[in-house]
Amino acid sequence: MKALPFVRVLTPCDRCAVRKTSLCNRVNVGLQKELAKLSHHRTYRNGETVLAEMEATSFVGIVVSGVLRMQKSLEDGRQQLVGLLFQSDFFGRVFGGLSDYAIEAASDVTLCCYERRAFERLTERFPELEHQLMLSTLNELDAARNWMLLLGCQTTPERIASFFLILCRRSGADGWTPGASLSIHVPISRRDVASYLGTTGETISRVIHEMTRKGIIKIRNASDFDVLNKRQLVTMSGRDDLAIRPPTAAHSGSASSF
Amino acid sequence: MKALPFVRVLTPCDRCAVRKTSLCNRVNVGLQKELAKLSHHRTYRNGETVLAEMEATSFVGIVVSGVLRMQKSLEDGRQQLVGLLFQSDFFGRVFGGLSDYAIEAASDVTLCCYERRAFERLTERFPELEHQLMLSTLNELDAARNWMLLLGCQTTPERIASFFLILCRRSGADGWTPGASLSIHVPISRRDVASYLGTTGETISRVIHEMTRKGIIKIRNASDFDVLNKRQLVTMSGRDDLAIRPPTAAHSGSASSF
DNA sequence: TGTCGTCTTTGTCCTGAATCAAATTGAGAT
DNA sequence: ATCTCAATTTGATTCAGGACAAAGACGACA
Repeated sequence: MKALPFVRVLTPCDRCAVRKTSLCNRVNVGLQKELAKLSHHRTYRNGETVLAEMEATSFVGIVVSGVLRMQKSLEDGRQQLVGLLFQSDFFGRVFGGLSDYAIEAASDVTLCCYERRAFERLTERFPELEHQLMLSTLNELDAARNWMLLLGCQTTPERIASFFLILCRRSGADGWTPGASLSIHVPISRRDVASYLGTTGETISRVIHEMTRKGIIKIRNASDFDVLNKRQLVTMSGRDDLAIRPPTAAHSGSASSF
Repeated sequence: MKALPFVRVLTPCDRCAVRKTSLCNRVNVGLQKELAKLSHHRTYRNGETVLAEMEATSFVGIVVSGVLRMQKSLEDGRQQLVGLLFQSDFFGRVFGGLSDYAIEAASDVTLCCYERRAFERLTERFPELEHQLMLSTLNELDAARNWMLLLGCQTTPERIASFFLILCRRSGADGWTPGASLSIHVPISRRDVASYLGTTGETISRVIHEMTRKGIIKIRNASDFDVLNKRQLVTMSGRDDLAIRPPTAAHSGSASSF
């Protein structure tokens, strides 16, 4: 990896909204250009399916704007949301054909896509690319196991409090400010939250109003809240680990704490 | 990657019980020798901790014999088993210091270990090694999400039936033999099964005996069963996807369907 | 500004599965 | 063989939270 002469490479990517934070900014310039050549944008409306469950993955990519949900379903229609993908997160199942879950637009979205096979060939030429993928996959795995803990042994109020804490963290509420109030936005529907937390919309509604009664939060509208008392929220969640920032920013991967 | 002259490289690894099926057999001979130089064995007794939750990962490796459990816990002591590792499975968190979960011996185990940093340096020199890791990490991620579905929206009897089906699959019960009976062995304690399935020992006991009453299984002893009626077991699990072998063996990675 | 359709909230009921407690079985040690 | 301790089973009770139903709020669109 020798030093490159200073030349400004102007591709559409330079104007990309997620350039700064996404995978493609963490690799060398040569690879960036290759990626740029391969990329194309796609847009989906809220609710549309990007890749169906058990469908062969024809492309992978990065979320430019909006939110994607990954979800699995049972024959009888029950559904579980197994992950959310935000701006600059990588999506799609590389190396191995069919994705185990559906990817759907949880809002209107714009995606920066790469044809899957071409992308995989690129990882062969550039181990660096595979390494970045590896890092974010490991983070996703940690997140998934964290969610198993939540689904497997927390009560519904605890799950909801945990979810709110994660939202706080995402809102860039750095540090620990016990007294301060913080407004957070829930970027997905009540139904999706319910499916994510393994509960029902009705129960969420009840718990949220109970939290209001206790002065932990204030409801602005169906998807915006003020957190009035973080300490209580942490107590309610039963999880000290969610009170603080991710251990070290050492995991240089993507967000995926979700 | 040029052809190598035919020389028989005899290292201790050649006698290794898991040689045929583990990661180290899926890489080229040069790398195999490097790995062999780095490896050392460790043994743990049932119940001992291999790596504690939030402890810096000093080594990674492969399970030679026995079963490891990965588990997370809440401050108040509740625990969730987030994965099991069997013979020839890779364990340990590479790239990023602390592991999010504890790794404990669920039986007496023998592990083939590599000092973590040295192993990571090897992945830099041999992208092939990182690729193999990537494949098994992706499989683990799929498995984790599959488990989220189980924990998030299946009933307890469904979970137990699903668990039994997975055990059937592991027992090498290939193909779909509706009538045949198959004996399976549960390699972990009732308590671990309960923690894995997000339920309690008592409930498991009740459900298992109910299954016996219905003629779905026969209890040999606390950890051995005969499956008498797979079709009913599948019906009970509510999951057709567990009835068949993993989609294609295309995921050339490790088992990890667990 | 009114109407429609969807999303959310509230009320009531009821069941699945956790909890607590006691009896039983089993495996290892002496 | 028998004792001991732990693991499992069985029983009784309780309640968290799911299901169903109906009312209310909100946003889209004309």
